[in-house]
Amino acid sequence: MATIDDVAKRAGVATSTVSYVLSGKRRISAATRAKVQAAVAELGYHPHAGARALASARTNVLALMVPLPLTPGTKALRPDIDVNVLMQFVAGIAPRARALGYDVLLVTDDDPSATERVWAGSTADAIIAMSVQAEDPRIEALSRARTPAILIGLPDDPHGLSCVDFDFESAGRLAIRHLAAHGHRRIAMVGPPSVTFERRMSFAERMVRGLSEQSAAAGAQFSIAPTAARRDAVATALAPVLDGPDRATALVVHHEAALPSVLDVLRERQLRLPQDISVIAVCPPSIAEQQAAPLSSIDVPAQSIGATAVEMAVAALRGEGAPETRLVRAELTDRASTSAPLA
Amino acid sequence: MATIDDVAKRAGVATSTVSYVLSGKRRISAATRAKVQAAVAELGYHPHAGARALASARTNVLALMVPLPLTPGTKALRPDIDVNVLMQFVAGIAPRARALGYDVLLVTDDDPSATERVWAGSTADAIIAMSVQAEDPRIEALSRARTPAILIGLPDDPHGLSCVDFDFESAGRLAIRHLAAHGHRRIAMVGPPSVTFERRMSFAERMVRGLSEQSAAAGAQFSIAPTAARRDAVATALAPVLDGPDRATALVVHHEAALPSVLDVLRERQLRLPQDISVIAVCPPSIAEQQAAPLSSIDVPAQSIGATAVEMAVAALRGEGAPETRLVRAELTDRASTSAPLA
DNA sequence: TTGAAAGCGCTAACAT
DNA sequence: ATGTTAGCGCTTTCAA
Repeated sequence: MATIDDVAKRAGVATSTVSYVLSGKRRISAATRAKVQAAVAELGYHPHAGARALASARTNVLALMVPLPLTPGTKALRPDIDVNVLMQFVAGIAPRARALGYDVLLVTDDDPSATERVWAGSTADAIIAMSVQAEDPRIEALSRARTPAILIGLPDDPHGLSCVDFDFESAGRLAIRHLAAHGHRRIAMVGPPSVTFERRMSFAERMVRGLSEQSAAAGAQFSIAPTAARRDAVATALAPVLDGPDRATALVVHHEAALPSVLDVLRERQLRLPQDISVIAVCPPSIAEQQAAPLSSIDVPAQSIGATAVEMAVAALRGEGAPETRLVRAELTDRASTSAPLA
Repeated sequence: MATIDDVAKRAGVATSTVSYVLSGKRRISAATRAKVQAAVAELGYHPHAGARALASARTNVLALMVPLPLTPGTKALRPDIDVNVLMQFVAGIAPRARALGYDVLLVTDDDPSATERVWAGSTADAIIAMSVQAEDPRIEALSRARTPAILIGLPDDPHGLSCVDFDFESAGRLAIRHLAAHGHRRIAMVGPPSVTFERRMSFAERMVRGLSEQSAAAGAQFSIAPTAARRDAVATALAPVLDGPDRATALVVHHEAALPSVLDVLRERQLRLPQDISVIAVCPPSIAEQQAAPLSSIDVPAQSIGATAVEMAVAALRGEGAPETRLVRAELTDRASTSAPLA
């Protein structure tokens, strides 16, 4: 492989000149720059990432800590994690990182020590952590890091770290306000399985808080149906909510993987949307679009949140901006799966 | 940060001794090893990844090239790519890589030049490319690379590179054999949208080949219904297949994102599974399990294929094994969504 | 506007 | 069984 010295020799300039042409950190005459660029092109030169990292103390890598739902060969199962949703964030993160000159390192160890491995080994310039829990053991480790860290999620105590996330609490309030305005007084959330709450996943808690507080304010009865995604589990979880005279007249579904099953169960029960029951989905737009019926939804702009996380990380690396928490406000798109209740 | 020299000083040994203790490339007495390990622990030492890469010419990083379906700010839309399926592979790749001592670099540029950036810059030791097309511009670039490359998929010409994938062709044959044995003579595939075929995605072509050749052999009539995942698109695509006296009596669905819509359309048409119509899904098991109905399926073992890709990459790095193509044989799990046709 | 040279932290000969 | 040391390829002072 060609080295920077090869380029320098070929262009007839000093090594440092090549470096400066490449980094733009020095004014270089047009003539010299042209010679260097020609040599670079002719040799197909690409700087050695490791050498650059060693000399400059910068890797141009962003570490992305993403727990996976099932990690083969490990005891750590995380059925509380939805890959499909995670990927929506990644789809926002990776391209933005690239655009800003960073590569993305995927770290799937669900383990505070992985954090240390990454920053202490100068493996990445900054860390973005996903699937944050209200009390997340990784946060303390990240707050120690020499490296900026951004959390996607909102823990009880961010330990001074920056956070970005969707404002699930306001989303919950918004959903209830919308339904209450239509006259609904018995509302249920179809939510992730109880393990998600046991893990104290940040998004789930905030959603419930928004829903229940606003329900109280609106004088509406509110209940939660946590469930796995499988069709039979959903049917079972929905039974208490949909049976009896006090059955819910509206559902807020905050469980993207369960959406197909929910719609199927409703259909089987001959409940038409929105005449017989109102439904609001809370999920990334691309997931809402894949459903069997058009759904009124509160879009979780996962991609743009991911991109924002990258921007915050890069800003921190530039020494710009203090630690902050950014919550993206919720908006509701009415797609006719909500209306006034029958009774 | 502590350096290897700090550790050496603290342990009272030479720098190289520390290096050898860490790498295990030399016999070290138990006493010395203990001293070094103590010093490492006390200082919280982690080797500098860049320095190590520079000195050893190895990064311990695997690059994963994954085109994303929509890359914000780019013209390159790839609606032919299903993130959910991609992630199943990643879920197999990342943990296996970690177990073998590698980190995973996510490269989402859908661009042959990204390939060069990665290997020419000594950014990764090996490259795994996903979403391979029959004629993929990345392959030629990869075959030039100084770095081993593994393709997940099977192009027309692998240019000497190793490939791993599910044997979609045998999956197609298996599906038809199963259905034909039940007496079906009119079978349709519900497949990815036509853009997927225009892209000549490797998996789609092989699937169709298996299905159509075996249909011919079995004397069955075979048709293809390519469709987007959205409910209305699926309904439209299924119409010609399900209407009329010559309608298909069995469907092979090879389009994971469309599965919910397909099941919904069938239900709306009052077609019961399996009495009125047989259905076989071809998808990763975790996706089959999320559907509204239990489906007979041919499981695409995406995770294990991902893990295999990693193992092949690492083997290549060790100089073991020649380039090869590994196709994982298909098996069918009968979950009672198939039976004999009515007529 | 450009050059020369001293490291960055590690590995792997080459010694002993 | 351990120590010494010359690079690996780059960035960045310090000089000119």
